[in-house]
Amino acid sequence: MTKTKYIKIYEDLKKKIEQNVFPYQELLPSENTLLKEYGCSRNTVRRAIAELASKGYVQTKHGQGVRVIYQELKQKEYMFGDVETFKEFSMRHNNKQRTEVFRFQEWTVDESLHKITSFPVGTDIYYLQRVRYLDDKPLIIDHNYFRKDVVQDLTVEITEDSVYEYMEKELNESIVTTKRKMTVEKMDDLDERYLQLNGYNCVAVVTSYTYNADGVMFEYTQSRHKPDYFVFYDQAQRRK
Amino acid sequence: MTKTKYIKIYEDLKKKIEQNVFPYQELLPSENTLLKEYGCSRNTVRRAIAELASKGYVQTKHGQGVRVIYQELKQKEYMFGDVETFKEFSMRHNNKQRTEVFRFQEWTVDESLHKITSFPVGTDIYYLQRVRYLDDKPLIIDHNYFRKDVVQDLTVEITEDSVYEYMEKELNESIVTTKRKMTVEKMDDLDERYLQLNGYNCVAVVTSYTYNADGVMFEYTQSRHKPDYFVFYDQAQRRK
DNA sequence: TGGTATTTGTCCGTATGTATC
DNA sequence: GGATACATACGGACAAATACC
Repeated sequence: MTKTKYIKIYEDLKKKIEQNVFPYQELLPSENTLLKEYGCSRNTVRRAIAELASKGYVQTKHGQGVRVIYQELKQKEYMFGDVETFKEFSMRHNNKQRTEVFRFQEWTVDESLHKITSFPVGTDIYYLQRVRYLDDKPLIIDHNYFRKDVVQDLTVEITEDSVYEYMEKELNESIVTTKRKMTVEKMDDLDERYLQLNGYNCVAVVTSYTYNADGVMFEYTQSRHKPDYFVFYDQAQRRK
Repeated sequence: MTKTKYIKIYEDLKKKIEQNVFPYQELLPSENTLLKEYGCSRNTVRRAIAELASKGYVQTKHGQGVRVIYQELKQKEYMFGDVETFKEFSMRHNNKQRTEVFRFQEWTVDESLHKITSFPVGTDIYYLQRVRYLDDKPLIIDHNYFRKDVVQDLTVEITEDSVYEYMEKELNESIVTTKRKMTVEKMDDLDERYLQLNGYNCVAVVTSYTYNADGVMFEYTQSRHKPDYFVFYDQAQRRK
């Protein structure tokens, strides 16, 4: 479990940017300087820098240098950006977290369910409805659909804790890629009953399709967020 | 303006995946096979594959291969993912597009405006309010703040067309990085008046901070979207 | 079960091109 | 024009995970 060189360099540079060793809008030391400092090849430095750029920390300019564009955010709380479990998220922020499972069923995918989840017709699945509380506030209603052949022997106890943790630690399954879609929908009865919507008549909906290491889509989930606590961050480069 | 080798390979593989030459859940030919086919080095093939992976087309697995996880989406319309102008977006989808500018002002940033935009106090800016129509439906209300020293000599005519096009073609300025934040907010008077909200009492809000090639943040924008037409796509890898 | 081949991951060094200063 | 800096591309070496026999 030793970290790779370019990840260590990436993390070191990231830390120095966050600590203002390399201030906002200044240039980083040149690649040639850095490779001497870190005692590595040019490629390795460049990989670290590419990682920083993809996360919105720096911006490179041909012939000029690498400019820091990181600015401290005022509001880092409730940031759902990475592929991260609800449990990991709440622990990272020292929040108290609780999950209430109020539906746990086993289904077989039919034509209409196939249209929604894109699981093949005939697939055996678990269907869950869960409410996620952060510091005793109900924030999210999850509608989870898991393939039974991948996420085996699920129990209510597991789903009250963390399904991903169970998959990774017990089943030795790995979660790799998630494709997400964000939309806004009118609230339904469940949203109204469980989330405290304070006057909002809609919710933020994150629909996700998740793949394991074998390329099997094992999860379809619709997460319905309390709108006044939902934030999603993103960072993009303009293609030329 | 010749394309680089790895981009050409990326686009070729992408096309073949979309056309089912390499079907869903199958493995791509190995890197060694591909580098012979394309007559290039291993690094170049790997860069193309990394590009595909970052866009959610494939997923690599150590020792096994590169698996296709691309699936045709049902609904590609109204997909706001890349850094793209409203004009580019509508042209790419053959939609009729129109922008109505109903406020055009020149301001100097004070303390309270600094808190919102994070422009330095004293910066001279343009402030615009615009409604964006797609096929005669009002979809978005934009509140744009542009630095006057970067986006020079803005006119109403330009803002009715495309500010980015003006910057790139006339000012020879380049747009590079955008940091975005998505939230849901209660509608305000403008939203209610201009967007047809059909019963929704809130809008999807995209707040963006945009940088030019010199690393100067020249734009702060709040785009307030009609909720039933708003979709945002995203793709993420779980970090180990 | 075990050994070998295959495949991807990391890292290095070098050469050349191109944009900026 | 020359120096500096990033961008692309090549080729090679070794490690690690997987597949196969």
